[in-house]
Amino acid sequence: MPREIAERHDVIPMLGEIFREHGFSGTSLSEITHRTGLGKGSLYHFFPNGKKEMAEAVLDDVATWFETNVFAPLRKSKDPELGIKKMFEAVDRYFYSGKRICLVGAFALYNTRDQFGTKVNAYFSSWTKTLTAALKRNGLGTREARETAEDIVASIQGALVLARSQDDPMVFTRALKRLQNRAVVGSHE
Amino acid sequence: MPREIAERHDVIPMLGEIFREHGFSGTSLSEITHRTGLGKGSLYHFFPNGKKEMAEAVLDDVATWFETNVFAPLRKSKDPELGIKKMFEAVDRYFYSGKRICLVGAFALYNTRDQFGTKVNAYFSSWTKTLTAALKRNGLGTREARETAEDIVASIQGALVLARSQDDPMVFTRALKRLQNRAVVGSHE
DNA sequence: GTCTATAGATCGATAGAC
DNA sequence: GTCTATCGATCTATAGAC
Repeated sequence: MPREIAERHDVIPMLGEIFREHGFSGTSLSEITHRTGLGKGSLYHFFPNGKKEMAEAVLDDVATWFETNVFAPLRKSKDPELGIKKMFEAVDRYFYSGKRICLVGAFALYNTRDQFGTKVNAYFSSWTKTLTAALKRNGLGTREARETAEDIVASIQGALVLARSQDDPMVFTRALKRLQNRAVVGSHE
Repeated sequence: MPREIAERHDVIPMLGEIFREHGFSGTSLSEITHRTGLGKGSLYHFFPNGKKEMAEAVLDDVATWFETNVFAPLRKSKDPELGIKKMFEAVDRYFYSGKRICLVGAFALYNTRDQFGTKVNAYFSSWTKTLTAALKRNGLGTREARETAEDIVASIQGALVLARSQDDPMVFTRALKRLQNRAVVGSHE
């Protein structure tokens, strides 16, 4: 039966939000202890390698979420168009309709790309590859499917940046709608 | 006549590269002293408010570059299509064909958005507004011009993220070419 | 203007009691 | 498992000689 006290697993989402706010090097252990309510002793008990291991746990958690809610529907939906629709719905949900940034995308910039290179690379290559396959099953040619997938994944990232720069989540919502139209219309050419 | 010793103005580009590598909070003064060869005394002489003033100087420098090399051609070219072409050339040059990140975009994420909010917002709103105007002069309707401009600016940011996540600058180059085609083709509809 | 020396705070991480 | 106390390193910023 689940215990009341926090387990390692329960802390990870909160760690994710903290890293999203301050970045990796901008996040201090004191901030983490304050926000989680856990002392350093507990934190180092859960994550013996400290801050780096906490960030890796968050990235793994993100990867699992996308595998379940984004990649699996793209792969398993019999109608590829339905899979793509589910992808856009999951993306909109995950990024709180533009109010939440993509931690993996943010980690791709700066130094953090090198510190977490494998996980950062895997996240984006899984996404583009899975989406490419879905677009091909929906009738697009190899090259067009690959290009469209790259466009969509990149545009989602860029829309998050732009929305946050303007402090206007609607920028993201609008972009997502246009991308979805393009993905579906493109498949009917 | 120009002096041999570094002036404030000469340090700024190097500061920009350091911030691009480590981010704002990840950049330490000791890294700056090593890379610039200047002691803390000199640095605080040029930038009395320390690291924050250095970052602001870099953002102002970026704004000036884009005003001259991106926004002015978009505004002043008699043929709007030529202005757009010049924009894409300048963007490709500025981001070293995908090997350099956008510091303003990176600052839009995390906390730094709030610390440098005005400059971050101004950079992107200038860009989208100027590009929107050029697209309208090229025959697009108000709404379509605005949406296309937003798409292009966001996609450039996203392509930089994606390219870096894959450690493959060609992702950026390909995206830029597709965007340019879209911008020009779109104007002939 | 440029340097060294150093203040004072905070960093990540560890030790050890309970 | 969770806490407090604390280590040594590093941080930003300042002071003051030259």
